[in-house]
Amino acid sequence: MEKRAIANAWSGVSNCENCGIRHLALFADLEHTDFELIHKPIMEVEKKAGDRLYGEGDEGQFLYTVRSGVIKLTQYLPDGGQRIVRLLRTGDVAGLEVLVNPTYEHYATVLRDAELCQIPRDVVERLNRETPRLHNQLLNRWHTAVKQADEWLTELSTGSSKSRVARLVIGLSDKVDNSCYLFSREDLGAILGVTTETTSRIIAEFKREGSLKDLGKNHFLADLVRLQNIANEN
Amino acid sequence: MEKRAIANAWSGVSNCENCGIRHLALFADLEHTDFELIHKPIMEVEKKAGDRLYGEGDEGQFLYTVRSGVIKLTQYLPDGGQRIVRLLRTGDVAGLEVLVNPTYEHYATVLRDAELCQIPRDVVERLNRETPRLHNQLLNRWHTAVKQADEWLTELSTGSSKSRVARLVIGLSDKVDNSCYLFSREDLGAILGVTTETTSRIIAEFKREGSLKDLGKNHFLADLVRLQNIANEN
DNA sequence: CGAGACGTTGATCCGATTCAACACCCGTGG
DNA sequence: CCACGGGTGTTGAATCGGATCAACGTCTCG
Repeated sequence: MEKRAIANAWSGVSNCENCGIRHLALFADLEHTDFELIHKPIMEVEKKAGDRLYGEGDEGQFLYTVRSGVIKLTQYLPDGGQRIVRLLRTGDVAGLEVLVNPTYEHYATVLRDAELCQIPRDVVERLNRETPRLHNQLLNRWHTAVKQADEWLTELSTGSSKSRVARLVIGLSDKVDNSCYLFSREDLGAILGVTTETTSRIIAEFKREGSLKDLGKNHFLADLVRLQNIANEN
Repeated sequence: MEKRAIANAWSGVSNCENCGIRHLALFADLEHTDFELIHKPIMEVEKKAGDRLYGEGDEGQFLYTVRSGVIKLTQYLPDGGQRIVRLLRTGDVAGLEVLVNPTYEHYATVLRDAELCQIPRDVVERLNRETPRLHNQLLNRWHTAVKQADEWLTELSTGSSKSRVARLVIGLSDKVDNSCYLFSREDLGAILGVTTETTSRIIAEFKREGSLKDLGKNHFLADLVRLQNIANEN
């Protein structure tokens, strides 16, 4: 057993049953016997910021659960503009659509260095067919995706740029220590549907008026009360 | 049998197994024995434009499949503004979230006179537990919801108002006869995140330049080629 | 017929885009 | 070691598009 675990670690093959974040993961509810249905390797992969997981239209061989880091899902417009439609963080799943369709529906790009579990589609399909304990998790994942999409529409695509930036900063803030790692102005703009200049101006303004305090390298201390006021007005 | 069907028709209780739109509906894949698991009545209900199905936060007792008509799902913002986040049409399901959460997450309002099947949550939960044939349909529904949400973000919330209105009109057009029933300018605005005046101006402009031809009562003939050009620019 | 809802249009104002310039950081190579 | 160049963030000035406020036309229904 010990040997096998070590061998797996070396080869990058995961031991899902003992996964450290299993309570957050797709396989949270599986029982011992369910894991015996997995007959293809689940790989742990590490990706650097800027790496691409897959592109829109690619054949969907894998689902990815995010162990750490941040992934952005992007779609392109006829005129070439791009829009980030969702962010995935610890516990989220990228590529759920391959259980329904043969191809991916977004570009998935690493936004902050990430560790992922790469799960062959077959494995999820088989588990989904043979054990009911995966279903609820799948429904949950879809639900959170829809919920995030709806929130982005109402909170990040409605109102003035200023309040939208404020809402985004609040959403990216750690509510315990009020700190906040932002992304590049370009990515923030692609989330909000505004230009990078506008984003830059607003964040610079937040810094000047003290709503954000620079902690270095896109790391800020956020005055959530003040930001909430800005988020609500206009 | 015949008698029972008639009795059901009178009482509004549905006979799902023989439903005319079953191929589109949630129960499309169910088999004869599955239907015996249904021990609570599924009601057919008719609603008029303006009627409300449920509100955000209401306890979710029912799911609704749309047989005909159009339902809008709305969310409200802190500042009181509202945004329509999705439209449901024949075959779509309202209230899926009650399989995951106790309460509804939107206001569901009838936009065009609708016929609906009102399905008790228990029924869907039980079927979902006891027959695998409902799972795929449920995953499919979630998938279409996410897909529509993503499209709204990229197509209806990005770019100039003019191209967004054009994209919306195209999306609402019947591709067979190029005709198109629009909603009130206010609702169109709430879909696009612009004011009713802007919407009105743009549609009036489309009429003047011939991209839309009035067929009476918010019914138009759409020049899809011209509209597609407008949708792509800017 | 009159009231109210809805659509249209005009004039003005404000906010976001655009285009441009510049500051800054960091890694590379002379 | 510093000079250089590219990427990123910031800022300014001019422009444009959509919001706003207000008025009016049209339709429907009581």
